[in-house]
Amino acid sequence: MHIESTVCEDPKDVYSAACPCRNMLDLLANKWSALALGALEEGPQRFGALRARLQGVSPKMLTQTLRRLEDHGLVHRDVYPEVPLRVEYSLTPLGRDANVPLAHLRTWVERNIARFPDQG
Amino acid sequence: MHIESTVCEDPKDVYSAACPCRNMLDLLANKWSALALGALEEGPQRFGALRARLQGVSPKMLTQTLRRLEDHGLVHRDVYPEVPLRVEYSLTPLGRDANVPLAHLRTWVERNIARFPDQG
DNA sequence: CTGCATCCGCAACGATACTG
DNA sequence: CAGTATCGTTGCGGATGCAG
Repeated sequence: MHIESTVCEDPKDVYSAACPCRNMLDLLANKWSALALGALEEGPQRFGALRARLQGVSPKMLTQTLRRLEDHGLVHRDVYPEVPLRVEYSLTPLGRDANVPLAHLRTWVERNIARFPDQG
Repeated sequence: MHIESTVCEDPKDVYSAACPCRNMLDLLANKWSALALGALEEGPQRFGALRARLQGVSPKMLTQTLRRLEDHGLVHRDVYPEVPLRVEYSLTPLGRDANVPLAHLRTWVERNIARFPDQG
């Protein structure tokens, strides 16, 4: 159900389907975005480095994720027309800020993994 | 790529494809899970109430999300064999804890929505 | 009436091969 | 090296139907 056209009454309620917040939550609250932003927290990285860090990601999904983050102002993309070609991704100030709650989530998972019934 | 069979070397690295943490991150870091857990933070809720709160969710996705959360010990499901039937969902202690970082994420989005280039 | 299982069309995902 | 093209598969999302 896409109600993008409808205007959001309260622009600060993620539970509203029409609220822009919903799109932003969707952007941040997914596996590859959360991991990509986390990886970039350690400094600017090249495409290949990110691909190695986010084990199991396909080039297509990585490109798609990075482009989406770039379009929304969370990630900056620098192209160096060298040989071989070099492309570096880095966090924008907004991306750095968004990383704070995401880092909480990542570390919470790592620290509480043992509490889940289907994991030792 | 499903490398579930492979054993995870470091059981605390979300960046490892084979790490259980990856599955947990995937479970929590998605739109409907984040919203459902947030809604349940306000107290036990019935299926219909949750459906009304998570605007735009289909009954199927809501069921699927709640079941998945229940299977992983984040949500508790109580069935009252009344007429009409009543089913109440509530958070487990683990679910309440998981909600902390998710709440950070939700509130961060609501508070920083104006900073995104494609939103006011 | 509430909750949920089934079926199906379609979009998103994922792996591989290939191009600038 | 950094992606794009292509294709098979998976999963979402809506409609329908059924049980309690």
